[in-house]
Amino acid sequence: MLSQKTRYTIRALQHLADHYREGPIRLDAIAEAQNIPRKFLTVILSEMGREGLVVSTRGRDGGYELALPPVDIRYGDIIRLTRGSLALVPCASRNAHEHCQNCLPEAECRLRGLMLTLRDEMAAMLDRMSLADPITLEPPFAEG
Amino acid sequence: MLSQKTRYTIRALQHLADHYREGPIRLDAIAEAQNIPRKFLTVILSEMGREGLVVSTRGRDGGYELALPPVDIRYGDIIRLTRGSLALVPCASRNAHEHCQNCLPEAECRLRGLMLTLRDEMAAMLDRMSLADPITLEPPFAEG
DNA sequence: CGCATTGTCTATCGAAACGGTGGAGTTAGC
DNA sequence: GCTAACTCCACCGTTTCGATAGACAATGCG
Repeated sequence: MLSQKTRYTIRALQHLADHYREGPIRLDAIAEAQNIPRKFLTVILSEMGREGLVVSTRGRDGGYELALPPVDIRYGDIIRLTRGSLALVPCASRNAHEHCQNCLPEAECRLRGLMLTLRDEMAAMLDRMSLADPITLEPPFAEG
Repeated sequence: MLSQKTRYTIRALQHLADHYREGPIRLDAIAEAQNIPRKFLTVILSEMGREGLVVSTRGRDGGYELALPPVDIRYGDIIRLTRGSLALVPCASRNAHEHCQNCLPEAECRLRGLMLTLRDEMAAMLDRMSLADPITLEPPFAEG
Protein backbone atom coordinates (compact mmCIF):
# COMPACT_ATOMS: atom_id res chain seq x y z
CA MET A 1 0.00 0.00 0.00
CA LEU A 2 0.98 3.56 -0.56
CA SER A 3 0.93 5.49 2.69
CA GLN A 4 -1.59 8.23 3.12
CA LYS A 5 1.27 10.67 2.94
CA THR A 6 2.39 9.41 -0.46
CA ARG A 7 -1.16 9.67 -1.72
CA TYR A 8 -1.51 13.21 -0.46
CA THR A 9 1.81 14.07 -2.05
CA ILE A 10 0.76 12.82 -5.45
CA ARG A 11 -2.57 14.60 -5.34
CA ALA A 12 -0.95 17.83 -4.19
CA LEU A 13 1.57 17.68 -7.01
CA GLN A 14 -1.16 16.93 -9.51
CA HIS A 15 -2.95 20.00 -8.28
CA LEU A 16 0.15 22.11 -8.76
CA ALA A 17 0.61 20.63 -12.22
CA ASP A 18 -2.94 21.65 -13.08
CA HIS A 19 -2.04 25.23 -12.20
CA TYR A 20 1.43 25.29 -13.60
CA ARG A 21 2.54 28.80 -14.58
CA GLU A 22 -0.29 30.47 -12.74
CA GLY A 23 1.95 31.76 -9.96
CA PRO A 24 2.16 30.53 -6.38
CA ILE A 25 -0.78 28.44 -5.18
CA ARG A 26 -1.65 28.92 -1.52
CA LEU A 27 -1.47 25.96 0.78
CA ASP A 28 -5.07 26.44 1.82
CA ALA A 29 -6.20 26.32 -1.76
CA ILE A 30 -4.50 22.97 -2.28
CA ALA A 31 -5.69 21.58 1.02
CA GLU A 32 -9.25 22.53 0.29
CA ALA A 33 -9.37 21.43 -3.32
CA GLN A 34 -7.66 18.13 -2.62
CA ASN A 35 -9.22 17.40 0.74
CA ILE A 36 -5.93 17.11 2.60
CA PRO A 37 -5.49 18.12 6.27
CA ARG A 38 -3.96 21.58 6.16
CA LYS A 39 -1.30 21.04 8.77
CA PHE A 40 -0.19 17.74 7.38
CA LEU A 41 0.09 19.28 3.96
CA THR A 42 2.64 21.79 5.25
CA VAL A 43 4.87 18.90 6.21
CA ILE A 44 4.45 17.31 2.82
CA LEU A 45 5.10 20.42 0.79
CA SER A 46 8.12 21.42 2.86
CA GLU A 47 9.55 18.04 2.13
CA MET A 48 8.86 18.36 -1.58
CA GLY A 49 10.56 21.73 -1.39
CA ARG A 50 13.65 20.19 0.12
CA GLU A 51 13.59 17.51 -2.57
CA GLY A 52 13.49 20.17 -5.24
CA LEU A 53 10.11 19.32 -6.74
CA VAL A 54 8.35 22.47 -5.62
CA VAL A 55 9.43 26.02 -4.87
CA SER A 56 7.67 28.17 -2.34
CA THR A 57 7.14 31.88 -1.97
CA ARG A 58 6.65 33.36 1.46
CA GLY A 59 4.64 36.31 2.58
CA ARG A 60 1.49 37.76 1.10
CA ASP A 61 0.46 36.12 -2.16
CA GLY A 62 2.91 33.34 -1.40
CA GLY A 63 2.35 29.70 -2.04
CA TYR A 64 3.78 26.77 -3.91
CA GLU A 65 4.49 25.92 -7.51
CA LEU A 66 6.25 23.14 -9.31
CA ALA A 67 9.98 23.62 -9.71
CA LEU A 68 9.90 21.73 -13.00
CA PRO A 69 7.50 21.39 -15.89
CA PRO A 70 4.91 18.71 -15.10
CA VAL A 71 6.20 16.57 -17.93
CA ASP A 72 9.50 16.23 -16.08
CA ILE A 73 7.98 14.88 -12.89
CA ARG A 74 7.25 11.21 -13.28
CA TYR A 75 5.13 9.22 -10.89
CA GLY A 76 7.98 6.85 -10.35
CA ASP A 77 10.09 9.72 -9.06
CA ILE A 78 7.45 10.85 -6.61
CA ILE A 79 6.99 7.41 -5.17
CA ARG A 80 10.71 6.83 -4.89
CA LEU A 81 11.04 10.11 -3.03
CA THR A 82 8.26 9.57 -0.51
CA ARG A 83 8.56 5.85 -0.11
CA GLY A 84 12.18 5.20 -0.83
CA SER A 85 11.53 2.57 -3.43
CA LEU A 86 9.11 1.16 -5.93
CA ALA A 87 9.78 -2.41 -4.93
CA LEU A 88 7.46 -4.47 -2.79
CA VAL A 89 10.30 -5.96 -0.77
CA PRO A 90 13.46 -4.16 0.35
CA CYS A 91 15.77 -6.61 -1.37
CA ALA A 92 14.10 -6.04 -4.73
CA SER A 93 14.78 -2.34 -4.89
CA ARG A 94 17.02 -1.16 -7.71
CA ASN A 95 17.71 2.23 -6.15
CA ALA A 96 17.51 1.63 -2.43
CA HIS A 97 18.49 -1.97 -2.01
CA GLU A 98 18.37 -3.40 1.47
CA HIS A 99 18.64 -6.93 2.73
CA CYS A 100 15.51 -8.56 4.07
CA GLN A 101 15.40 -9.96 7.57
CA ASN A 102 15.08 -13.69 8.01
CA CYS A 103 15.41 -14.45 4.35
CA LEU A 104 17.35 -16.81 2.18
CA PRO A 105 20.59 -15.76 0.50
CA GLU A 106 19.47 -13.27 -2.12
CA ALA A 107 21.06 -15.14 -4.98
CA GLU A 108 18.70 -18.05 -4.43
CA CYS A 109 15.56 -16.32 -3.21
CA ARG A 110 12.73 -16.85 -5.61
CA LEU A 111 10.53 -14.33 -3.89
CA ARG A 112 13.17 -11.76 -4.62
CA GLY A 113 13.45 -12.83 -8.26
CA LEU A 114 9.73 -12.50 -8.70
CA MET A 115 9.61 -9.15 -6.96
CA LEU A 116 12.48 -7.81 -9.03
CA THR A 117 10.61 -8.64 -12.20
CA LEU A 118 7.46 -7.09 -10.83
CA ARG A 119 9.31 -3.98 -9.74
CA ASP A 120 10.73 -3.54 -13.21
CA GLU A 121 7.29 -3.81 -14.73
CA MET A 122 5.85 -1.30 -12.28
CA ALA A 123 8.77 1.02 -12.89
CA ALA A 124 8.28 0.85 -16.63
CA MET A 125 4.78 2.15 -16.24
CA LEU A 126 5.33 4.66 -13.46
CA ASP A 127 8.39 6.15 -15.10
CA ARG A 128 6.56 6.53 -18.38
CA MET A 129 3.76 8.59 -16.84
CA SER A 130 4.34 12.16 -15.74
CA LEU A 131 2.23 14.82 -14.10
CA ALA A 132 1.52 16.13 -17.58
CA ASP A 133 -0.15 12.96 -18.80
CA PRO A 134 -3.87 12.52 -18.99
CA ILE A 135 -5.06 9.62 -16.89
CA THR A 136 -7.75 7.08 -17.64
CA LEU A 137 -10.09 7.37 -14.68
CA GLU A 138 -11.82 4.04 -15.21
CA PRO A 139 -9.59 1.61 -17.07
CA PRO A 140 -11.55 -1.32 -18.51
CA PHE A 141 -11.28 -4.44 -16.44
CA ALA A 142 -10.85 -7.80 -18.12
CA GLU A 143 -11.47 -10.40 -15.45
CA GLY A 144 -8.61 -12.85 -15.42
CA MET B 1 5.64 -3.18 0.71
CA LEU B 2 4.65 -6.73 1.37
CA SER B 3 4.49 -7.44 5.08
CA GLN B 4 6.96 -9.82 6.57
CA LYS B 5 4.08 -12.22 7.09
CA THR B 6 3.17 -12.21 3.41
CA ARG B 7 6.79 -12.85 2.50
CA TYR B 8 7.03 -15.74 4.94
CA THR B 9 3.80 -17.12 3.56
CA ILE B 10 5.05 -17.11 0.00
CA ARG B 11 8.36 -18.72 0.89
CA ALA B 12 6.64 -21.35 3.00
CA LEU B 13 4.28 -22.22 0.17
CA GLN B 14 7.16 -22.36 -2.29
CA HIS B 15 8.85 -24.80 0.02
CA LEU B 16 5.76 -26.98 0.14
CA ALA B 17 5.50 -26.77 -3.64
CA ASP B 18 9.07 -28.01 -3.91
CA HIS B 19 8.10 -31.06 -1.89
CA TYR B 20 4.70 -31.66 -3.37
CA ARG B 21 3.61 -35.29 -3.12
CA GLU B 22 6.32 -36.19 -0.69
CA GLY B 23 3.93 -36.48 2.24
CA PRO B 24 3.53 -34.08 5.16
CA ILE B 25 6.42 -31.68 5.73
CA ARG B 26 7.07 -30.87 9.38
CA LEU B 27 6.79 -27.28 10.49
CA ASP B 28 10.32 -27.36 11.83
CA ALA B 29 11.66 -28.46 8.48
CA ILE B 30 10.03 -25.51 6.76
CA ALA B 31 11.05 -23.04 9.43
CA GLU B 32 14.63 -24.17 9.27
CA ALA B 33 14.96 -24.37 5.51
CA GLN B 34 13.25 -21.06 4.94
CA ASN B 35 14.61 -19.19 7.93
CA ILE B 36 11.23 -18.33 9.37
CA PRO B 37 10.58 -18.02 13.13
CA ARG B 38 9.02 -21.29 14.14
CA LYS B 39 6.22 -19.92 16.26
CA PHE B 40 5.24 -17.32 13.74
CA LEU B 41 5.12 -19.94 11.06
CA THR B 42 2.49 -21.87 13.00
CA VAL B 43 0.24 -18.86 12.80
CA ILE B 44 0.85 -18.52 9.09
CA LEU B 45 0.29 -22.15 8.22
CA SER B 46 -2.83 -22.39 10.34
CA GLU B 47 -4.21 -19.47 8.42
CA MET B 48 -3.31 -21.06 5.10
CA GLY B 49 -5.05 -24.18 6.34
CA ARG B 50 -8.21 -22.23 7.05
CA GLU B 51 -7.97 -20.65 3.61
CA GLY B 52 -7.74 -24.07 2.04
CA LEU B 53 -4.28 -23.77 0.51
CA VAL B 54 -2.61 -26.33 2.75
CA VAL B 55 -3.75 -29.38 4.61
CA SER B 56 -2.18 -30.55 7.82
CA THR B 57 -1.68 -33.86 9.50
CA ARG B 58 -1.37 -34.06 13.26
CA GLY B 59 0.55 -36.44 15.41
CA ARG B 60 3.68 -38.34 14.63
CA ASP B 61 4.93 -37.89 11.10
CA GLY B 62 2.47 -35.05 10.72
CA GLY B 63 3.10 -31.81 8.94
CA TYR B 64 1.81 -29.72 6.09
CA GLU B 65 1.31 -30.16 2.39
CA LEU B 66 -0.32 -28.20 -0.36
CA ALA B 67 -4.02 -28.82 -0.78
CA LEU B 68 -3.73 -28.16 -4.50
CA PRO B 69 -1.18 -28.83 -7.20
CA PRO B 70 1.39 -26.01 -7.24
CA VAL B 71 0.28 -24.98 -10.70
CA ASP B 72 -3.11 -24.07 -9.28
CA ILE B 73 -1.77 -21.68 -6.66
CA ARG B 74 -0.97 -18.37 -8.25
CA TYR B 75 1.03 -15.66 -6.59
CA GLY B 76 -1.84 -13.25 -7.06
CA ASP B 77 -4.03 -15.53 -4.97
CA ILE B 78 -1.55 -15.73 -2.14
CA ILE B 79 -1.14 -11.99 -1.95
CA ARG B 80 -4.85 -11.40 -2.08
CA LEU B 81 -5.32 -13.84 0.77
CA THR B 82 -2.70 -12.45 3.09
CA ARG B 83 -2.99 -8.81 2.18
CA GLY B 84 -6.55 -8.50 1.06
CA SER B 85 -5.71 -6.90 -2.24
CA LEU B 86 -3.14 -6.42 -4.94
CA ALA B 87 -3.84 -2.72 -5.28
CA LEU B 88 -1.61 -0.02 -3.83
CA VAL B 89 -4.56 2.04 -2.63
CA PRO B 90 -7.79 0.70 -1.15
CA CYS B 91 -9.99 2.41 -3.74
CA ALA B 92 -8.13 0.72 -6.59
CA SER B 93 -8.83 -2.82 -5.50
CA ARG B 94 -10.91 -4.92 -7.85
CA ASN B 95 -11.73 -7.58 -5.27
CA ALA B 96 -11.75 -5.73 -1.98
CA HIS B 97 -12.70 -2.22 -2.88
CA GLU B 98 -12.78 0.33 -0.10
CA HIS B 99 -13.09 4.07 -0.16
CA CYS B 100 -10.02 6.09 0.72
CA GLN B 101 -10.08 8.61 3.53
CA ASN B 102 -9.77 12.27 2.66
CA CYS B 103 -9.88 11.72 -1.03
CA LEU B 104 -11.66 13.16 -4.00
CA PRO B 105 -14.79 11.57 -5.39
CA GLU B 106 -13.55 8.35 -6.93
CA ALA B 107 -14.95 9.11 -10.33
CA GLU B 108 -12.62 12.05 -10.69
CA CYS B 109 -9.56 10.88 -8.76
CA ARG B 110 -6.58 10.58 -11.06
CA LEU B 111 -4.52 8.82 -8.44
CA ARG B 112 -7.15 6.13 -8.40
CA GLY B 113 -7.19 5.90 -12.19
CA LEU B 114 -3.46 5.45 -12.29
CA MET B 115 -3.47 2.91 -9.50
CA LEU B 116 -6.23 0.92 -11.14
CA THR B 117 -4.18 0.62 -14.29
CA LEU B 118 -1.13 -0.33 -12.29
CA ARG B 119 -3.08 -2.88 -10.29
CA ASP B 120 -4.29 -4.52 -13.48
CA GLU B 121 -0.78 -4.76 -14.80
CA MET B 122 0.49 -6.25 -11.57
CA ALA B 123 -2.40 -8.68 -11.49
CA ALA B 124 -1.72 -9.79 -15.03
CA MET B 125 1.74 -10.84 -14.02
CA LEU B 126 1.03 -12.26 -10.58
CA ASP B 127 -1.96 -14.25 -11.77
CA ARG B 128 0.05 -15.72 -14.60
CA MET B 129 2.73 -17.10 -12.31
CA SER B 130 2.07 -20.07 -10.07
CA LEU B 131 4.05 -21.98 -7.49
CA ALA B 132 4.95 -24.40 -10.25
CA ASP B 133 6.71 -21.83 -12.40
CA PRO B 134 10.45 -21.46 -12.52
CA ILE B 135 11.54 -17.98 -11.48
CA THR B 136 14.31 -15.84 -12.90
CA LEU B 137 16.46 -15.07 -9.90
CA GLU B 138 18.23 -12.11 -11.45
CA PRO B 139 16.14 -10.50 -14.17
CA PRO B 140 18.22 -8.24 -16.42
CA PHE B 141 17.85 -4.57 -15.56
CA ALA B 142 17.56 -2.01 -18.32
CA GLU B 143 18.06 1.35 -16.68
CA GLY B 144 15.19 3.63 -17.56
C1' DC C 1 -3.24 -47.26 27.98
C1' DG C 2 0.24 -43.70 28.14
C1' DC C 3 3.75 -41.18 26.15
C1' DA C 4 5.97 -38.55 22.55
C1' DT C 5 5.24 -35.94 18.54
C1' DT C 6 3.07 -32.57 16.01
C1' DG C 7 -0.34 -29.29 14.85
C1' DT C 8 -4.36 -25.57 16.79
C1' DC C 9 -6.02 -21.72 18.99
C1' DT C 10 -6.40 -17.50 21.62
C1' DA C 11 -4.37 -13.94 24.07
C1' DT C 12 -0.91 -10.86 24.61
C1' DC C 13 3.15 -7.89 24.16
C1' DG C 14 6.71 -4.45 22.86
C1' DA C 15 8.30 -1.67 19.17
C1' DA C 16 7.80 0.82 15.22
C1' DA C 17 5.24 3.25 11.85
C1' DC C 18 1.56 6.18 10.78
C1' DG C 19 -1.40 10.06 10.64
C1' DG C 20 -1.79 14.23 12.42
C1' DT C 21 -1.12 18.55 15.42
C1' DG C 22 1.05 22.53 18.29
C1' DG C 23 3.51 26.30 18.44
C1' DA C 24 7.24 29.32 17.89
C1' DG C 25 9.85 31.39 14.17
C1' DT C 26 10.76 33.67 9.51
C1' DT C 27 9.83 36.11 5.27
C1' DA C 28 7.45 39.26 2.34
C1' DG C 29 4.11 42.65 0.91
C1' DC C 30 1.30 46.57 2.03
C1' DG D 1 4.74 47.29 11.88
C1' DC D 2 0.89 44.48 10.84
C1' DT D 3 -0.78 40.59 8.52
C1' DA D 4 -0.60 36.73 5.43
C1' DA D 5 2.05 33.21 4.21
C1' DC D 6 5.51 29.47 4.60
C1' DT D 7 9.23 26.68 7.92
C1' DC D 8 10.73 23.78 11.29
C1' DC D 9 10.90 20.74 15.14
C1' DA D 10 8.94 18.29 18.58
C1' DC D 11 5.46 15.62 20.07
C1' DC D 12 1.42 12.47 20.61
C1' DG D 13 -2.19 8.96 20.35
C1' DT D 14 -3.45 4.82 17.57
C1' DT D 15 -2.82 1.19 14.92
C1' DT D 16 -0.20 -2.28 12.84
C1' DC D 17 3.41 -5.47 12.90
C1' DG D 18 6.28 -9.15 14.17
C1' DA D 19 6.61 -12.35 17.39
C1' DT D 20 5.77 -15.32 21.49
C1' DA D 21 3.44 -17.84 25.42
C1' DG D 22 0.87 -21.32 26.85
C1' DA D 23 -2.92 -24.38 27.19
C1' DC D 24 -5.13 -27.80 24.20
C1' DA D 25 -6.13 -31.55 20.67
C1' DA D 26 -5.09 -35.25 17.66
C1' DT D 27 -2.31 -39.04 16.02
C1' DG D 28 0.78 -42.93 16.10
C1' DC D 29 3.52 -46.25 18.48
C1' DG D 30 4.68 -49.65 21.80
